[in-house]
Amino acid sequence: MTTTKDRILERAVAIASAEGLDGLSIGRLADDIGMSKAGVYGHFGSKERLQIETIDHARDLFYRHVVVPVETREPGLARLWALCSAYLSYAVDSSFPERDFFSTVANEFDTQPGPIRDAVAGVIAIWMQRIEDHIEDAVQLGQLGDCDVEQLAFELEAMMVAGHHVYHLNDDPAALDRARRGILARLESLETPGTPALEVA
Amino acid sequence: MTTTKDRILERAVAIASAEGLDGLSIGRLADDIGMSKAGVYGHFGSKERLQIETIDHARDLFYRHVVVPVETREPGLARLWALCSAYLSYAVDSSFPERDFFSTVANEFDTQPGPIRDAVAGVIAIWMQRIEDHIEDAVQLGQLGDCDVEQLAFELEAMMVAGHHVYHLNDDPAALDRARRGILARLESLETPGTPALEVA
DNA sequence: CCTACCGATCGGTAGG
DNA sequence: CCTACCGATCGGTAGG
Repeated sequence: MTTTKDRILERAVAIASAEGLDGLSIGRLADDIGMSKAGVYGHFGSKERLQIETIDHARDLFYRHVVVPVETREPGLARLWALCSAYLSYAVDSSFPERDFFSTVANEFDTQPGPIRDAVAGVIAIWMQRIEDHIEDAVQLGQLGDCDVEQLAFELEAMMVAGHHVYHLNDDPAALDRARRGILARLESLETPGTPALEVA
Repeated sequence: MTTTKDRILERAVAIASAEGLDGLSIGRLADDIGMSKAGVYGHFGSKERLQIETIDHARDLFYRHVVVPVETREPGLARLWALCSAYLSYAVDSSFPERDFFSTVANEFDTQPGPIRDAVAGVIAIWMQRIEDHIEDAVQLGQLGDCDVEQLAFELEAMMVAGHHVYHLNDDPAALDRARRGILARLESLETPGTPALEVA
């Protein structure tokens, strides 16, 4: 059952994905949904609560659309690569309303300390931890040679984020392929001989 | 001689670096400088012109503070590495008011097509071209093996941008070192045997 | 969940 | 370069 609050948060994620969490005004959100401002406001009690709950909702959608589907892949290198690749494909799939949410919001608030930045940083920290876990699995399974796990996770994330960013900035999907190639090359440089080749999906 | 307009643009760059070009309001800018709103407004004629001229001013400062000083280094690999390293050090040097400007503004407008995004994308395109030129110089000089120049430039830029971004998001300067190490490793993986080692400044 | 309102601020204009 | 203003919109509140 879809509650009114769910409907509000769905629109909130869509608006914030396009225009940022500051561009998300209560009045405009109310108009979009066909409610009064005070009606929307009452569900949250402050703009900041609306922003925090919008972040939580976007995180749930992100996990449902990107993180969870990849869990069907065998653990280790294949799953790590599938996750990176899924994240990049995600940027061009318009059926996911939150597809630009974290690219937009993480950058919007990275230089603005406060509860919003902390909430976004928390979501991304958990995402980075998952990438590190996948890397560690791959090392344990003998698919990747010994490596600095945090360093590798940083480099993979850098190419994922830059893929999305440059794709938007120049309206050029080639940026996503560059990111994919960069990630693949980096993983292959660490691959143990005999590991099955990664599929370029 | 410093004109009034220069003083306005200096403050505009500082404000936009911290809060984005949308957070840059004419009223607040006027207050900061001790002028009337209409006085500031008259220098530009529209908010959009103010934004565009602020971008141009930030670009001029960026070149003066990062790009030009590196030109004293010998061309090729050393200069390329010096440029990447200078860009990363720049993020923590508070004497440069524009140090966060392009990290902030490029991300703010990447999903918002229009003249502002185009202006920012133009500055970054020229920056990327310069990196590609340095890579080509290094190849010509026999310091780097044959490589896909655009791909390598993308990967270097990805780590530079992610270095700034993660540094801000987590208040953690280690991100800048990660970026530096990632870039250095990538360059060394392509280095021709016999090329003098790069200094980790 | 609504109407009706508050003070503050926005970009922009008139007139000097 | 100023004062004084415009209509629109902001987050938030009162009262129902």
